[in-house]
Amino acid sequence: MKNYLDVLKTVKLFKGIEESDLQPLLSCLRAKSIHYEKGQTVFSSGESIERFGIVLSGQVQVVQDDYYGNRSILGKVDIGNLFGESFACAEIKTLPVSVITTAESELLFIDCHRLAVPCAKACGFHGRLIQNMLNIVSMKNIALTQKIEFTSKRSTREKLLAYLSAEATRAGCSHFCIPFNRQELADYLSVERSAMSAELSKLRDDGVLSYRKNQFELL
Amino acid sequence: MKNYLDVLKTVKLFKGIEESDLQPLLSCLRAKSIHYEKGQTVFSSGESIERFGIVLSGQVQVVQDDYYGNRSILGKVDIGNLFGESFACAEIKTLPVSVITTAESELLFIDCHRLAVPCAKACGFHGRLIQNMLNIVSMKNIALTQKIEFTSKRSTREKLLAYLSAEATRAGCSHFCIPFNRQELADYLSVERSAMSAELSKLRDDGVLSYRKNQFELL
DNA sequence: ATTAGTCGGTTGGAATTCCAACGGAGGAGG
DNA sequence: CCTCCTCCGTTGGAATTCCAACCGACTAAT
Repeated sequence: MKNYLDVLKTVKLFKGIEESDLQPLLSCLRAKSIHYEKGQTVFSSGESIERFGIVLSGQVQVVQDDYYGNRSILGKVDIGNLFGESFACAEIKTLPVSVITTAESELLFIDCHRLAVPCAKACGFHGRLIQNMLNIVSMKNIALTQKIEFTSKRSTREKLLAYLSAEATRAGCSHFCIPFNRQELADYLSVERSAMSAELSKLRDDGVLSYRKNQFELL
Repeated sequence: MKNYLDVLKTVKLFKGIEESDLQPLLSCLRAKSIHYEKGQTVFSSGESIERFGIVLSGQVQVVQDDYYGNRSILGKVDIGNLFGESFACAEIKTLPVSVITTAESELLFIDCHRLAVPCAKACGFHGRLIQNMLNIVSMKNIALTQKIEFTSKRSTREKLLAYLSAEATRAGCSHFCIPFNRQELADYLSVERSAMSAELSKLRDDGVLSYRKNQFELL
């Protein structure tokens, strides 16, 4: 079996941990790697999970089935990324989503309690690990909150202005680039691409901003 | 100075910790309580924070000023609740929001690093504390994700169905109560109250659901 | 140079949502 | 019983958004 060291090095959860400490750490956590074929179910909605996963190879999808059985894809998780960590850490009794593999995959599972509770040997990396985990979940939290602030505005115009002014504030400058193309931005703000384009034009005509491609400037 | 034991008992961060252990725990964390008058600034946007707060008395508001200086209220934090924990745990360099008191308040501050890193004495509560914190942030995460799923639907009808079917799934029953009145539900889903009422009527006429007050049933 | 593909802006009519206003049901208090 | 008040459903016209389609600019490949 490959040990996937090259992948593990890029996992944010292990940031700041020496490469040589990774293997001892994983055994301290009793991490288990499991191989899946394409299309297998990793977590089933309804069950209770105590572990979260890390994608070492392949890809998984987080999906949700509504009351009528319609399945929608909530997100894809690529190599090096975590899945299920919120549900495991929140100690949810019934998982509201399922996780399935979209390709042959190698997945690493870690028990949340074992991560949160410092081990008896008080190994040095543990503190770092906890901090990393808090970091990851908190940053996701902030990103989600911000997205809600934008999308909860009434009109396309307001959504755009809320988003763009946040980007300007973050850049600390009235001139900045955004990490989306038009379609992606429209999806992110939950609006129509064409309507958004039209509104951008109007904002330009109104002298509120100027832009070219994904470079923007608030005036 | 009051010790606010009655408040501390209700704080989710301290869930599962014996009342008698609270004082030692707080000193282990080097928690500091500070008194504020009404209208004072607790955290200023732009600064970097390493501590989060707990409201022991009074109330604080989380506010955000956009690029043009318009201030909007993101939320109120009442007695027993945390504020700033996501920003502190995420080690954000520049705080995107400000926190101000809306009343004379007593606030307890805890250093995030001191919480995340097990103390040398390896005090027993520390593991519990970390788990509680992960729990709080993760649950917030799940709630935010779910809200986004609902509000990102195109139409009022779809938003309602997404929300209601999630509630039905959670209740494990087609018959359930919701924790909102109409105005609150409309705000939560980012739609117009009247338009939502109309859509509810239409859904009833279409035989999709039935309801009375905040009791619903999916058919 | 030609072709195909992607991306972004524009447009016009259909569909939806917003908004303000009204009215009825039900509860609280006198 | 009456009044006041809140909550919720309804309605109609104004405003906005959606949708499909089209066009031009640019890029990459042949």
